[in-house]
Amino acid sequence: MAVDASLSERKLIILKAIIQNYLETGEPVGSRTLTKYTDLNLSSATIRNEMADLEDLGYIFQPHTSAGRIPSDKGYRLYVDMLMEDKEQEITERENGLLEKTDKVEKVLRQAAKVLAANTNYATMVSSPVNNRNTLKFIQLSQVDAEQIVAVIVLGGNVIKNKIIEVGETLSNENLLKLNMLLNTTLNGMSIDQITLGLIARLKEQAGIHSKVVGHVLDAVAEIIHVEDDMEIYTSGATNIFKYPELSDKQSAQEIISAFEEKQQLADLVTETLASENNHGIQVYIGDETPVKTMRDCSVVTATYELGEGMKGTIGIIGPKRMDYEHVMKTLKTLQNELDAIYNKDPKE
Amino acid sequence: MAVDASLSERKLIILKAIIQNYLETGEPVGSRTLTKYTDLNLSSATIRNEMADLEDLGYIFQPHTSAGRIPSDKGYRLYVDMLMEDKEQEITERENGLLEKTDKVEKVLRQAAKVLAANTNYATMVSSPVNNRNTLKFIQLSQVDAEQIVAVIVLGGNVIKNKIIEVGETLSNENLLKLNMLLNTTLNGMSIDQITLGLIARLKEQAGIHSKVVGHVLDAVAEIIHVEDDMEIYTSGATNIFKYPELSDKQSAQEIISAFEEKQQLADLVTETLASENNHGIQVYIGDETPVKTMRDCSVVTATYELGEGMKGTIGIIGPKRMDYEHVMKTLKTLQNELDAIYNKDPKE
DNA sequence: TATTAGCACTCATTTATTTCGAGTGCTAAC
DNA sequence: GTTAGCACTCGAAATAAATGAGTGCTAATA
Repeated sequence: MAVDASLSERKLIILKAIIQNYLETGEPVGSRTLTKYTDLNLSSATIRNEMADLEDLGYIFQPHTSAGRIPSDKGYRLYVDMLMEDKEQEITERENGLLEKTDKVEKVLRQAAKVLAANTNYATMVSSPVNNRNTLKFIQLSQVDAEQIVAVIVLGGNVIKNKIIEVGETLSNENLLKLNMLLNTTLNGMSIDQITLGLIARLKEQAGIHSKVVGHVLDAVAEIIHVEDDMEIYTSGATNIFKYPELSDKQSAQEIISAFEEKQQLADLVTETLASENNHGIQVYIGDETPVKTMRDCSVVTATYELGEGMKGTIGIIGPKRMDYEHVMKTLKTLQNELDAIYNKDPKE
Repeated sequence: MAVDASLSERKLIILKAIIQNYLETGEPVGSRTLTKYTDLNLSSATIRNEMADLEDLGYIFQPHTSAGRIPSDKGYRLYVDMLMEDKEQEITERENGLLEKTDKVEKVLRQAAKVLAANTNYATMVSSPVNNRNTLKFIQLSQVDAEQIVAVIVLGGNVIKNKIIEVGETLSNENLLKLNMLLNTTLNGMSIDQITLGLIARLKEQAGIHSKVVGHVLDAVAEIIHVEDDMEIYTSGATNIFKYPELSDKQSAQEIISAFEEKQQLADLVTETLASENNHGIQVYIGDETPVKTMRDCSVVTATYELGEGMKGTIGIIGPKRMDYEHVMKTLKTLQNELDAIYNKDPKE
């Protein structure tokens, strides 16, 4: 992604100035403003010429004749990729240690979303880690009463799954014990995508289990392990979008907020993010680039965090295209590190 | 709550007409409209006189001079209490059987919220049942690895709680067994508000347990049992409020939707509802009557459902004051019955 | 006494008209 | 290559006028 050859040094400076100014004010920026805003001592007329060029190249455009210029998606892209300078530190002290360690992953994530929203003034989301090639740590069946068995499964990262299995008849204590033994000895430590239905079937055979009930229970267990629908998504600050006029007309607001309530779309976003990880785990989707159609008028910035044995989750913020990318990326990185750290991973970078 | 003596039969008819018309159109209704809308053959002038009286009595008011009349909160109240006629049936067939039984309570409730929203075009919420005087059905501690124990507790209604307890040292198998025995024999079948910290303390003594670790574990168990914060609230259709101009200016929309995202306020609402149950479990809060300040410009209608052994939850809808109370109450009743029925309770009424 | 026709008046809403100014593109001079 | 200067565009804001639904009151009517 080399910089367009037709972009002189000066054009870059001007483009950068336009974008920065626009990020600050939210108003189209005109040539006059730029003469003051930049160091290069040029008249507005000269700037105008340059701006005309930049417009031809597609980096900026006018919302209407006789208005100043606004960055296009392409302009933002260039900015994020090349022009933006990291503004280090500054928030770090305030932010470190905001998350308190607790065994309830859920709580930490909820809090993370909140912190993120409070720090950025955008809408945020945090997905619970998805047990991709997660390992099974412990499994146990217990008889609750005559007709119910509760299955408890602990995965790496201390994710706990459970389900009540209805059995027609009482399982003998002995059988239950055998089952538990069998399950733990064979499955323990395996990654859950190794535990296929086929494996279970073979297991049944090898163990010489013929009882219908037992078979049924085993099938149920296999099912529980694989149920993926427990990717939770925590959101916060969805209503922050009301702070940005370009997103807060009824139409847009409705759509975006719906997406935050239904969560399906956010889940898609997470999936996408996890699939195409790169760039230190930080991804920036500008406008049309986003995988979620509803957010065509927004920018979406996401990061991936890890907690324990290959479990990955996503944190992300959604805001107007003229968002403060530097601050957002910085904050995201900080939080990402904190999440990684809270469950003892090496911080990135 | 006897009807105001100064309200003649005719005034009631007119008031009812005003409200019904306003519910339909959302526009202030004038005297002219009413001459057509009602049976009584009166001129607009006469109606105007009556309207003036109704306004003096506080049942209606004008948003501004030279506009028609709008029902006041007091007006709505009278309407809901006395004027409204039940429009039976109609939706019932469509709605019955919308919920499919599954062991995941969570799924049913999520779905309930959705169904409700789809059927009413208002914002809806469903709270997970709160284990009030719920009983403990089963409890079990299992050693996950050297330093972790997982505690699983099944309550009546098959609510499962669990938590990982970190112990500094390994607990002997024997001890664990003893503990499980102890817990199950003593606590099983007890209602959870009987299980006080004091009880646990006495239990420790009686059992002659002196090990620090075991004590620690027991305390943790007591804590888990009592943690109440797992009242989940599922919402749907929050963005429906955009359909009602009187609620969809930025200010209001922002507030209401925030309440739906944060959920704390909804939780308060649930608590309140559960506390003051009456009226077949259906409650109508009009405007200022609502316990949640954010919804002063809305009406809130809630119902209580029961599922299993005294567990109660709340379903509710939030909409503009000019909501279709009849339809809403009917739908709520239907869903309430379905929820009751799905876990085998007798339908109300 | 209750009802009604009639009329003057009010006021939100809509539409049209004007003014204002930020910003542009272009040309000609430096 | 840069700049001063100027005519032009067009959104936004302000102002004005037109519309019309609805009212309250008074005087006539049944």
